[in-house]
Amino acid sequence: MRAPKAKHTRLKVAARPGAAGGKYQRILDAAVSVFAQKGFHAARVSDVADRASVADGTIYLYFRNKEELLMTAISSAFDAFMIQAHAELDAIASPSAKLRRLAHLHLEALGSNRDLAVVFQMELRQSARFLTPFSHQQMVEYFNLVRAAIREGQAQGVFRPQLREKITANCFFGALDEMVTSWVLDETNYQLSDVADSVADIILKGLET
Amino acid sequence: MRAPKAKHTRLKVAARPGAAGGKYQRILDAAVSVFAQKGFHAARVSDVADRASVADGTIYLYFRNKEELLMTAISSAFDAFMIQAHAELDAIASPSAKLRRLAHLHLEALGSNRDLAVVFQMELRQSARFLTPFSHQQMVEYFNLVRAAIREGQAQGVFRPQLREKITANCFFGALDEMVTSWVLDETNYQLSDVADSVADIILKGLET
Amino acid sequence: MRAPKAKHTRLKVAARPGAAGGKYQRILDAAVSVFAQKGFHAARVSDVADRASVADGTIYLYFRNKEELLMTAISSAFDAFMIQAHAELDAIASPSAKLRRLAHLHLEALGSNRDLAVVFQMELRQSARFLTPFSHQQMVEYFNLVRAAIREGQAQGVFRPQLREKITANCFFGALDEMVTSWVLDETNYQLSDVADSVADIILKGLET
Amino acid sequence: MRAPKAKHTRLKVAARPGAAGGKYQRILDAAVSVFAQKGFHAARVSDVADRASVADGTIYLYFRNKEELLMTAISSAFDAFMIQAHAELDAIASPSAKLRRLAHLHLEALGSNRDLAVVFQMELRQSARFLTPFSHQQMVEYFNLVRAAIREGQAQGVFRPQLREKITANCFFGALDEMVTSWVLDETNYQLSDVADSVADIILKGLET
DNA sequence: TATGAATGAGAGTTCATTCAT
DNA sequence: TATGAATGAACTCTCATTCAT
Repeated sequence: MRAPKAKHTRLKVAARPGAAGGKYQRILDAAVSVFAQKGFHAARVSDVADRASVADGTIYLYFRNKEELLMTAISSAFDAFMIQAHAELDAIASPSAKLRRLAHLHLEALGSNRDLAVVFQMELRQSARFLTPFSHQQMVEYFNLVRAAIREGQAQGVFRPQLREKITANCFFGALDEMVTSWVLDETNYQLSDVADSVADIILKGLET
Repeated sequence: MRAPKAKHTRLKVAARPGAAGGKYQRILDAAVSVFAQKGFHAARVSDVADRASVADGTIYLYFRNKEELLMTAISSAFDAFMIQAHAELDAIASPSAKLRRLAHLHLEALGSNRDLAVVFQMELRQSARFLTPFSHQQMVEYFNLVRAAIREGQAQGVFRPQLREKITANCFFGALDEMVTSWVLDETNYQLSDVADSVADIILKGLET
Repeated sequence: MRAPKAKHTRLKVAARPGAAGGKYQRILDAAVSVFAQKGFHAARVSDVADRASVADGTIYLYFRNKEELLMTAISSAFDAFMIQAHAELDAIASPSAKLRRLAHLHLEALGSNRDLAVVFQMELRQSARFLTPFSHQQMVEYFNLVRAAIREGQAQGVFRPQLREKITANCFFGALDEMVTSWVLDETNYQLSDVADSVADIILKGLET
Repeated sequence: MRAPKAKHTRLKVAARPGAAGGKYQRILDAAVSVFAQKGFHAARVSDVADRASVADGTIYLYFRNKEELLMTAISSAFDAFMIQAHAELDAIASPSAKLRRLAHLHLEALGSNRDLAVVFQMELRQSARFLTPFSHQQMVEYFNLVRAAIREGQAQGVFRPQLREKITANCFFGALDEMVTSWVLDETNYQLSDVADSVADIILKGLET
């Protein structure tokens, strides 16, 4: 969760997302929904405003510009996910179990909010390269979680020692990411998290000694 | 390579890419280069025209609009890749060897043309959803190659029978795709194809009985 | 000093500038300062509010709109000047001495408040034409002072009889006005009133018989 | 006269004002007329486009932005004036006669084009301070003409030696400038240049030994 | 075939002003 | 009196696309 930032140009509004009659959150939700439907570029700020039932100008009390709206939507969802992921994984000892759990969390998080998933899968990469350096840090944090589990597994002798950490993490993430993309583009609305174990089975077996 | 197709409006130019002093190909190359650098949306048609040393209007003799320029650039590269992939894989008997070879081809193709890789990784997903239905068929063709190999492997008893074809293919593709994305975003310009075996090792081991 | 006038809408605030914790005057001072720095059009009402340490809305308790803020700032300074000018000139008998004294007053008034001078020189003309008919009356009053002195001088035979009153007054005012403009645009912060005698020397000699 | 500048963003159009079916000049004339009527800030670019009978976008082929439109309009008129002024004054020997002629030229130039005069009198000062540093050089050039004449006059002993050049030039310019402002704000459309001699009489007498 | 000047729809953003508290 | 969050009209500028040459 990110609060609206202090005035740079002139963000006048109280710093707490919860304040202001929930307008902040309403705008964020509307943004995800509209961006998912039309894509970031095709979406107009006034579309978001309409969906959030606020005036166009109100959006600029909370967000510096259209891009920040996107980045904040992505970031806050990511933050929430990372908090949960950290908490859950900390409670798990086995590296394999950790990765399997992460697969579930990943697919549950996006599988439970299709709009958000669409925005993540469709807009995140562009952001990474062309928009304000998206808190790339958050992506790194996710990967660090994976890499730590891989290292642990190798240290415990359950994962093959010759695995290269970064490549391995990419395989893990890439496989899950593609499951989400595939789901997002699919007409049939199957339960995304149902495939978590299948993916985990393949990847984890690929890592084992 | 795809020649510009005559659709509703009937393009005024001969459909021979080779003709016209190579303008068609020059425009396509310029498009990839410019789209890679600035992103599809930020790139202006006139940027492409400048890079290709043609007039703005000339682009519209060969392409219906900016979007078709992107789609054609992607498609023609994809076609070239698929022709090579089909040819090479047909000559390989072992399903494992086929997938390993495909991994190499995939990473070699994109690793040898960074601009193209950037466009693929950054713009393809958007296209899939928001632009003129990108020849999704091509993607399906790629996946069919993978799925056929998986089926063969299962038939031969070298891949586990309980693997679900689509999920497995997603893991394979997703892992490679993420390697490319990772490489594209990375500053250091390492040899992308060097990681093909590492990825193949993980995924193939994950599939084996 | 002018209190905010009750016009159509009836301003809700007591018309006593001195009341309200000096907010009225603080806003006026802030306005001059902000308008001088950024120009009337580029200045935002909220800039003035910030500088005056009041809320944006508070300004509208005292002034009908942004324009009235400008006009009032100019008018009240003008009024103060005219009161002083009338008082001082009344005590002077010689037409020449009157004009010389007026030159001093003019340059002292603006030379002692650079922000005010900037606003006068930069915004007054626009106001005259495009904004709510600026109390053009005040300008006329100034000119009347000059024209009266000219007439007296002619009556007394010290100024040439063929001088046309309006043209002559324009020369007098224009010369002084240009001195101020020149000073305002000048980097070096010389004492504006120091040039009063030089200007008076030239113009008065130009008028003498 | 200034030709449209080479592309910075993307000024595509031929560099000669005369080219392009006179669009360049038409836009410039329209700008002067519209700015005079509504003032620079209140005027919309589309007003200018309408008056010039071109599309909004066409204006941006010739001018970087609205401000450059104003500056170019002012500059090109100024340039034309300065060329004439230089030529005429060079042919005059007497310093007094030079200044008198300059007064005529000044008032004739603006008196013959009311719209231009309005723009000069109402917008030039603002430009000087708040807009892209208006070729202040041009103003300096005008003043240099005046100052040179003053120096000559002093050297020849016809102007008082103790006159300070800059102040004197300000008086001369200020007097004329105020005549123009007065004329611009006046309802009656008298012949502006008719007052040139009256002004010259006053100022020149003020300078004489 | 090729050009590039011209078009004009379109959208992000600002900010004067209001009004519920 | 005072506040400042909210409003929404307004406007500049961009750029894909066209078409006369």
